[in-house]
Amino acid sequence: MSSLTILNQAPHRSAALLVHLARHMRVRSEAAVAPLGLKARHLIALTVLRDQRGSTQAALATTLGVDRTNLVGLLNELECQKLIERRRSSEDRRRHTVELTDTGAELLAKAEFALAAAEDEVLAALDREQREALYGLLQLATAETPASCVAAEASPA
Amino acid sequence: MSSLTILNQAPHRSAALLVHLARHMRVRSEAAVAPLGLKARHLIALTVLRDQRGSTQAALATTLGVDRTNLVGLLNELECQKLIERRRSSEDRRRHTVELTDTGAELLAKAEFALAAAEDEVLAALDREQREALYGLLQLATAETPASCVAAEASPA
DNA sequence: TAAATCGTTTGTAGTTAGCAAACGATTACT
DNA sequence: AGTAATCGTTTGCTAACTACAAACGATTTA
Repeated sequence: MSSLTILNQAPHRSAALLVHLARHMRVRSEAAVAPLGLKARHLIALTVLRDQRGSTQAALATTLGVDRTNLVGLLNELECQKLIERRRSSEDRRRHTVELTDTGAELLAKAEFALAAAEDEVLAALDREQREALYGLLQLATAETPASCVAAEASPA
Repeated sequence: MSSLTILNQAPHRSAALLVHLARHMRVRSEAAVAPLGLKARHLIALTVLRDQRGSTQAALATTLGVDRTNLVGLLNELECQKLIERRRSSEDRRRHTVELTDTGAELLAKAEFALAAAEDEVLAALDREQREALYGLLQLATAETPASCVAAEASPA
């Protein structure tokens, strides 16, 4: 255990690289999906909703990391385009359950096809295998809070 | 080759996940490095500069994806803290060559240690190997434009 | 009945970033 | 030589995003 010398070596930290790369990706992505009437946050919300169907708005807010008051507007925009549906929860009628509609799923698929150019540009240095590996890691990392956990958080025993 | 059916399957697109994860990372990171007087953009700039020593400001601007007029203020803030140095290029005295100072390198190292908590939180679902793999992929992807290329872009033959 | 929760509305404030125009210094073109 | 272009810089404007707080009706819980 080199308890002292290890302090002189900088660890491998992904934070800056991740944010840096994501910035480029966000710019390119927004240009790619703009014709579909979507911005990055819509894309993220739809993507999260595809994995976490039936989340409550409070749960969605914590997952997305946005204020619940700001989430309202975001969901309104998506609901106007029939991409999502709000239903009252049968268990607790105060809550809204958010569901991805078929149109929403279709548009999300379209959007993902449209992202090809953006990803080719930003991930140019990665080959197909590496991109798949990156996708897997991202999928894993972002799935750290599955729907059940978030729902459990929102409604603690 | 299922040329038709493939159109019905959404490809694996990392864009949304990447931006989503980076959003969380940015929030946690800023909280972590705030005591050092740094924000995410400073962190990114310093990180890029560590790899691309001696870039001109124009090259840095394109690498960072920010306007050159806005880069001036960012570099001013870093220079005030003696983290970087601007020198006139000997080849073209219009240009400023940006260098990471020793203090800058030290502070960057400190900052990266401070990011431990942030990464532990955001990348909780990844083990050590996976985090290292992610770091490698990010390093590879962000290095798509090495200093020479950027410099070449800035001063085409 | 009283208190707490969920989604919602409204308003405020701060940060961020892009963009355009102009300038001095310097270099490149012809 | 003279003209045009480039680099960094300053200034000012603008739009977008987000956090945050306060309050409300509907509903659930104590």
